[in-house]
Amino acid sequence: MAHRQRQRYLKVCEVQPTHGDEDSNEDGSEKHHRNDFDEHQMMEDDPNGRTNLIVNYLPQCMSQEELCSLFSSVGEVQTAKLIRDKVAGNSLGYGFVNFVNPNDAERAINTLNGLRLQSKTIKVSYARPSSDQIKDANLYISGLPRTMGQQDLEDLFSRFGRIITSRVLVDQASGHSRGVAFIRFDKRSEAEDAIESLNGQTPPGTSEPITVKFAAAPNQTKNQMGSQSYQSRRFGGPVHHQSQRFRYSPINVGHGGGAEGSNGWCIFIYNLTQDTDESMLWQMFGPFGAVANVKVIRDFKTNKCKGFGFVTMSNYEDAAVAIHNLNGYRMGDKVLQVSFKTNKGYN
DNA sequence: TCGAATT
Repeated sequence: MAHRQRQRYLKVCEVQPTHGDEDSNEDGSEKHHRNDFDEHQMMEDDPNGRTNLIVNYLPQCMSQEELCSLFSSVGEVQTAKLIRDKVAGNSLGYGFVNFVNPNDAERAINTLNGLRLQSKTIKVSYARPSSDQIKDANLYISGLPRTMGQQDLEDLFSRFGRIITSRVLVDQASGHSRGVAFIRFDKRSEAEDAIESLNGQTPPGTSEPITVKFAAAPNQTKNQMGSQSYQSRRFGGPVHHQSQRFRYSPINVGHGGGAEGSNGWCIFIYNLTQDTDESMLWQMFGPFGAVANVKVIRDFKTNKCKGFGFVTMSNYEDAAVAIHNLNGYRMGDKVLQVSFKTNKGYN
C-alpha cells in the first residue's frame, strides 16, 4: 500500500513539469505568474474549500518532485511548484502545493507543518490568493533590544495591519536574540505605514532607535569556501619574528559577538579588490599560522567587496608576522594595507 | 580606509 501510494505520487509528480500549471494563463506571456495557480480560488472566503498551500523553509536541495512526493503522501496533489530564482535557478526555499481535495489540504497542514527536513523546519499554511498587494510586504527590522521577543515585536507592529509572519533571529550558539527580525504584513501598504511610523523610532521602554525597512529580496546562495581559482601560493610563510611594539592596542577578540572559533587577534586589511573572497584571505594568512576567522566586507546590494576585510588569527605572534609580511603587498594594482584592527569610531 | 546581522 505504501507501494501503491508511491506509484500514485510518482505519477503525479512526473506529469508535473518544471513550469507547473502555468498553462492556465492563456496568453502565456505574463511576466510573473509565480504563485498563481490559485487563480481559481473560488472558495476564497470559505476556509473549508481551500486547497492551495504555501510551504516555507524548504531545504535548499529539495526539488519540486520531492516536494510533490512529500505532499502526495497525504492526498492527491493537483500541482506542486517550487519557486526558484528566475536567473540562477536555485530554490528560493518555498513552494506551493495545490491539492485536489480541501480536506487533504487541511490534513497536510496538520501533519506536515513543523516537519523537520534536513536542518529546516518547514511551514505549511494556506496560501493567500496571489495579488500585487501582498508582494513586497516584508520588513527587515534591526537594532531591536535583545529582550524583545516575537510577541513583543508583534505587539509593536500589529497596529499597522495583519501580520502574516514574524520572526526574531537568534544566535545559534547562545540562543539570544540578535536584535534583528522580519515581519511580513498582509499588504505592502501596511508595511509602508510601519516603516513610516517606526523607522528610526525608539520603541517605548527601550533606549535605542530601531531600523525598519523593506527586506532585501532573497539572495542567491553565498559561496562557502571559495574556489581555489585564486593564485596558489604567492605569499611567503613566516619569515622572522618581530618584537611586539605597536602604536595602539591590537584587538583581542574575546568571545561574544563573533562566530564560533573566532577568538584571537583581529587584523584589518584595506585596499582589497572588488572580487576578493574569503578563500583569498584564508590563503593569504593561512601560511602564517592558525586563522580563526576571515571576513570580507561586502556591499549588500552588489555583493562585491567594499575594499576591506578582517582576519582573526589565534596567536599574537603569527598575526604580527603576517602583518609584517603582508602589509604593502601588491595585489593587482592595489597595495594592501595590513594592520591590527583599531576601534575607529569607538575611541 | 576599521564589521553588522536577510527567516
